[in-house]
Amino acid sequence: MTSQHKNISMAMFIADEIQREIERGVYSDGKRLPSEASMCHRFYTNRYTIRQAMDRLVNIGLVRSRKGVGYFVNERPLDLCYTITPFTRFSTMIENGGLKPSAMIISQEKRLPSEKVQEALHVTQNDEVYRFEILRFADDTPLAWNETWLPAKMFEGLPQYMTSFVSLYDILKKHYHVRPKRINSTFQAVVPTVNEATYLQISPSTPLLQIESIVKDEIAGRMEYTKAKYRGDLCQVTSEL
Amino acid sequence: MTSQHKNISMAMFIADEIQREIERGVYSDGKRLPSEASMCHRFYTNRYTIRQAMDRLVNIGLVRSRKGVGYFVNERPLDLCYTITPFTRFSTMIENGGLKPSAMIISQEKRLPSEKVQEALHVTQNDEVYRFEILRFADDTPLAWNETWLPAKMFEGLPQYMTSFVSLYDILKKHYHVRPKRINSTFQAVVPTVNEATYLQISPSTPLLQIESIVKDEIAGRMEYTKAKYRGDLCQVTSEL
DNA sequence: TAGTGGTCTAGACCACTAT
DNA sequence: TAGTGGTCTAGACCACTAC
Repeated sequence: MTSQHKNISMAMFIADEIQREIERGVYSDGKRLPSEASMCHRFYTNRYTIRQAMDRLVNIGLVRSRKGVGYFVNERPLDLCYTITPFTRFSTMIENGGLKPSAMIISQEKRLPSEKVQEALHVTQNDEVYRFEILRFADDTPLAWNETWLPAKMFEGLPQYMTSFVSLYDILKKHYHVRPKRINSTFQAVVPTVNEATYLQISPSTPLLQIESIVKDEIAGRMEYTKAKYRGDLCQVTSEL
Repeated sequence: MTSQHKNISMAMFIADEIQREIERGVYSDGKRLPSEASMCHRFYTNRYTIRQAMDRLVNIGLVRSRKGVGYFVNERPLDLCYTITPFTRFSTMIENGGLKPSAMIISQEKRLPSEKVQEALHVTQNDEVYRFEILRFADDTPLAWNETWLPAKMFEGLPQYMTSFVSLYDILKKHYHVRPKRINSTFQAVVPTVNEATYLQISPSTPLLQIESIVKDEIAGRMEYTKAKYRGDLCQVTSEL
């Protein structure tokens, strides 16, 4: 190993080397990289150093690892573009990309609202709200982690309809006759918690695009406060101004 | 150590534990955390595991390390909220937060446009464009990395005005009498390149909020295609719909 | 069953910082 | 000089996958 006289670690030198080889096409999309053991031999070093290098490639999203199998050049399973408007919703975004949307309820509860939720929904600290945690998929790829709050008074008995579903808004329209309209969205780049990373099946350094929205019904008023974290490597969101 | 029967590693459990303690204020902003050695004792484990945990906290930007000294809780120098509209621009966003905006030109060139730039600016492959790389600051904290393209024909001689500036749009208005209007923005969560991380003074896994915008002038037509990467830990952007 | 990556142990030497 | 984080070594056991 001639890791040349610069002020970088051998691990970072190896990471750069592998990255250049991937970019030169030595390993093509979806193909397996050499095992850690063989890279140890190739670079005359040990597993720790090799793993430091591979960790970097995994973190920047160039490579993914499969336990018991190996490292693979990352193919992007999806590349979704979503134009956000007052009336678009998650399921239509997925369908527009030619994929099948689905969702899974992770948790549901009726509780008193936090200060932030009070402000967003225009409710008092004594008005109960439903809180759902929902994992959303596109063609069976976990795409977003969604936390959503709705006033309990407005949607009495909602949990009984939430057993399995594709679109939350379809349920709300059907049983409560509301017409949901998004009034604003706030964007932020964040990293997942360990819990979210597990559900989304990503490394804990994959960036997420967090979108907080407030949704109202023309008659019933503010009806939903929702916070969704989308996999940043799989989608982008456009807002027309 | 009771790292409870979940399917997460001890390192990630420790990272969460330290993170919760920081959020509870056990270690306040800028204060030194316990040394790796003392954390080894506390969690009945060894340096490797502690370092895996601390690596995560450094990567998500919660903590920074100083060689030979220790780990410190990262002070968040800023917390900016920005409402994006057709006429807001970077400098006003900063000023609204009560801070002083500034900017530094990293590079400038006149070149032929890539396919993406052609499409965004409605120019052909033979129409030259100016490309600027700009580093933007709020109160001397590097906040965003900005790449921007403008049609050379529309802004002949622009580089001579770009020696030092606060607002690009002030220059364009003053010398070219345009009225810039943003027509859309695309949001994405990304990680910085090593180069960008260096300029922004962040770890290479800090998430960035990338905002691509197309800007037009009512008379002159499409006048700017701009891609800005904002430090995700320092700001959030709201779009009214 | 053999090979893979995920996690962990128990050391080592170094460069850097504070005193 | 003593303590810190940065890097590296050389092992170990495990869960998982492919054959």
